[in-house]
Amino acid sequence: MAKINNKDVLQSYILTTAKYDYSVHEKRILYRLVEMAQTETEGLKFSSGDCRKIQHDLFGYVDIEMPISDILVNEKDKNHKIAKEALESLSQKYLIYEDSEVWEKINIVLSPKIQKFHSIIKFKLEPKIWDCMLDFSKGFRKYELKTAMQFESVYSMRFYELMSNQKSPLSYSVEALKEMFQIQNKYKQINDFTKRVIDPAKKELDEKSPYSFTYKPEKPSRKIIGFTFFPVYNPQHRDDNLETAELRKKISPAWDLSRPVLQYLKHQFEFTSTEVKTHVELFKTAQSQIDDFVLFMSKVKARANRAKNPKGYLINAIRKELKQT
DNA sequence: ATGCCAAGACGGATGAACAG
DNA sequence: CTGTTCATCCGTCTTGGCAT
Repeated sequence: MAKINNKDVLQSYILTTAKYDYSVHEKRILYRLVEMAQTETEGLKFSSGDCRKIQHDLFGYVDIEMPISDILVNEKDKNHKIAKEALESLSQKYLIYEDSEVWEKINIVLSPKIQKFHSIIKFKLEPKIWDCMLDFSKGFRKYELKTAMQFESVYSMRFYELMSNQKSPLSYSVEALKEMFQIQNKYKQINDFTKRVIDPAKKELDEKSPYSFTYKPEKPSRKIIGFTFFPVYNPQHRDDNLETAELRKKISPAWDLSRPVLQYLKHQFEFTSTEVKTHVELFKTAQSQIDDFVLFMSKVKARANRAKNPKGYLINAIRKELKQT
C-alpha cells in the first residue's frame, strides 16, 4: 500500500483510495467517522439513544462505537454480515508512514468488533487516522470525501478531480484521456468512449457535483482526436450544510430548538436530552406558535412544581395551549 | 453496467466536367 | 488555362442492438 510522509498525504491517500478501492459500506464507515469527528469538534454530545461513542485513551488511540444501522441504508436493519465484511476489509487496509525518524505501518481501523446483540460496531483508530478524520471534518475536504463516497462511476471521480476548481477550459487528446482512465485498449470507436465514459460522468457530475463540464470534440478533420472540457460550476450542489444540518438534527435537538428554550427545558424542568428528543416535535411547534415560549414555560412552572410530574404537566399545558391557538 | 459490432448516414477529399 | 461545381468514394460517426 501507499507510502506516506505526512498527514496531508495521509488525508489525500484516504481520499483517493476511498474513491476507487473502498466498498460502499467501508465508505459509509469512513464518512460516519468524519461526522462523528465533527460532532466532537463542535462540542456536541451524542444523545444516549443513538449508540455512538468516542473515547480517547492515554496514548491517543480512539475507541469508536457506532450502530450498524449507520452504515446500512436499504439493507436489512441488522445485517451483521455486511458490517463484518466491511470491517474485515477496512482493517486490512493500511498505510506505510515514514519520515526521517520513524517507519510505521498504520491500519485504518484496529481490533474491530461487533456486538451482535446490540448491533453495534466497535473499533480502535490510530491517533494519526483520527487526526485525519478531524481534519476532514473541519474543512472542505470533508465535502470532497463525501463526494468521493457518493459517485458510482469511477469516471465521474476522475472528471471531478479534473474539473474541481478548474476555471479555464481543458483540452485532452483521446489517447491522453484513455491513459488517464487506464482504458487504452478499450473503446476502439470514439463514440463508444463518449457514450460510456464522458456522458455518464457528465450526467453524474451534473446531478451531484458542484463541478461539472460541457465538452466539445476536437476534430481538425473528420476524426475526433481530442476533447475540450469547459468547466461548469453548480453552486447549488456546493451547499452541503443542508445535509449536515439534517444529520445533526437527528443527533441533537439543539438544532431545532433555540438555545434559551433548550436551556429552560433542561435546567428548569430537568428534561434529559432523550426526553427533549422524544418531544422535540411538540416543542418545535410550541416554539414557533407560542409568542414567547420561554415566558409561557415560566408561567407554567409555578403550577407545574406542585404537580406530581412537572414535565408531564408542562407537556399537557403546551398541548392545551396549542389547541387554543 | 460495459464493451463490441453492423448498417446506414455523414463529411471531406478528390477529380472529372464544364464555364469563362 | 483557370476556377467552379458536382458526383463519387472512403473513412468516420451515429444509432441501435447484442452479448456478457
